[in-house]
Amino acid sequence: MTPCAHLIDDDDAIRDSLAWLLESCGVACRSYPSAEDFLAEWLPSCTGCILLDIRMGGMSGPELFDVLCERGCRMPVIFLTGHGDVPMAVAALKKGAFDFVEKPFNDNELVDRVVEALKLDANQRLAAADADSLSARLSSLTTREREVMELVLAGKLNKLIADELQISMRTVEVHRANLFDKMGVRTAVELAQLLAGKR
Amino acid sequence: MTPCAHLIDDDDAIRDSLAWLLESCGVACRSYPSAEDFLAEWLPSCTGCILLDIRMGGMSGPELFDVLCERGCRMPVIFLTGHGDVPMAVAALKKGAFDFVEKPFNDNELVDRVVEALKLDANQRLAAADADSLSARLSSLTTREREVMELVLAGKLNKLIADELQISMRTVEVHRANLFDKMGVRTAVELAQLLAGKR
DNA sequence: GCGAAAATTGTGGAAATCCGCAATGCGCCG
DNA sequence: CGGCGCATTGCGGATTTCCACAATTTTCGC
Repeated sequence: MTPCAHLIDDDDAIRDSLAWLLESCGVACRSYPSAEDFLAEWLPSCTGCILLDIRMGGMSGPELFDVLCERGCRMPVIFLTGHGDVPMAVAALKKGAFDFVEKPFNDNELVDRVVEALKLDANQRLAAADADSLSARLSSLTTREREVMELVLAGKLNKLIADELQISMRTVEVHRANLFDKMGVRTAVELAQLLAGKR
Repeated sequence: MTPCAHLIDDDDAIRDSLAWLLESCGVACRSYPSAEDFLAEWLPSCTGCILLDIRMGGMSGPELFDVLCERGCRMPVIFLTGHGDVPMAVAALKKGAFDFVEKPFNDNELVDRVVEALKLDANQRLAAADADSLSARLSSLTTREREVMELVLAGKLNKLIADELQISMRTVEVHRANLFDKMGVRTAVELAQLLAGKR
């Protein structure tokens, strides 16, 4: 799944002209004649953005959007519609849609939005990768190591930690060193920054 | 300026009925017949949320919204409109409007949204107060103290910091202690967490 | 039951931190 | 000029951290 715009619309002509427009601007595309077709191919690892028609035979655009959100799809979604109304647009945007565009649209503006969406997706993926590696490191920690980490992050001295966990200071030192190692960090300050906001 | 809903609409009847509805639900209100009237009274310290009509004589709702954004107003804005179109709604929400509701609206839903907006505003104010006190403490720091702080946050040992700043270790220790004191923290870890994300 | 991983503890020394006490030099403001 | 805030430094001791070397106990799955 290389990064590309996923075009979902039951009107062949629109899909084709949209694909032509985007590809002429250097944006790779994949077309799907229905929401179901897209869902069948979709994987969490899919990259890019989605251009989604509102009204389609079978599952509607908003319905597909809801399903994708539930399944953890983080691709930016640009709704395209010829018959959208205000409540629909408001609902879509509040649920996190990237944009909501009425047909007929301005070609240049749409291409710009698609490019922005692709950029956003790329950034989100980088952030997600970081988050994944972080939680991977976190889950490699032992229960004890995690407990020690909590207290370290609370700014407590090893002596106090030993006291609270009812273990010797030496043990705390060992756990501390091990968890620093696993988390890829050299000081408590780095650890605090690594987990800033998280946890 | 006690927390309240600020109603801005050039239609007296709508303002009055809206005020009646909200106050009957325990939400204090203030009414303004025009954007200009509101602007004349507005202060950055204003609390609450804004119910803003789109089409008004003089400055329009979106125009007022833009001005308020520029001036740093953080009150949630709920747009109310009888003649809104999709692009207008999309633009408003993308600029950060809290909601965009078409007239006629459902009374209960609107009240709910207003209550949510007021809650959001209260939370934002708490966060802003924290941020203010933080930046106040930060600006009470000496140049040297700030420099030392940066290096402490970089996880460096006093010895290294002394080296980089070309001063003695003892001096670093003094600055470190002073800045911890000013920032109201007891350990480097607490400092790192306090500034998590910031700076 | 056996073996690996995890948890635990000790000893001891080098290095770093934390702090009170004391003092000097500099620049600015009234 | 005198006081004040800031930066600077030294000394010395109590406390803590960091680690290498070494070892015992617990836990848990096959």
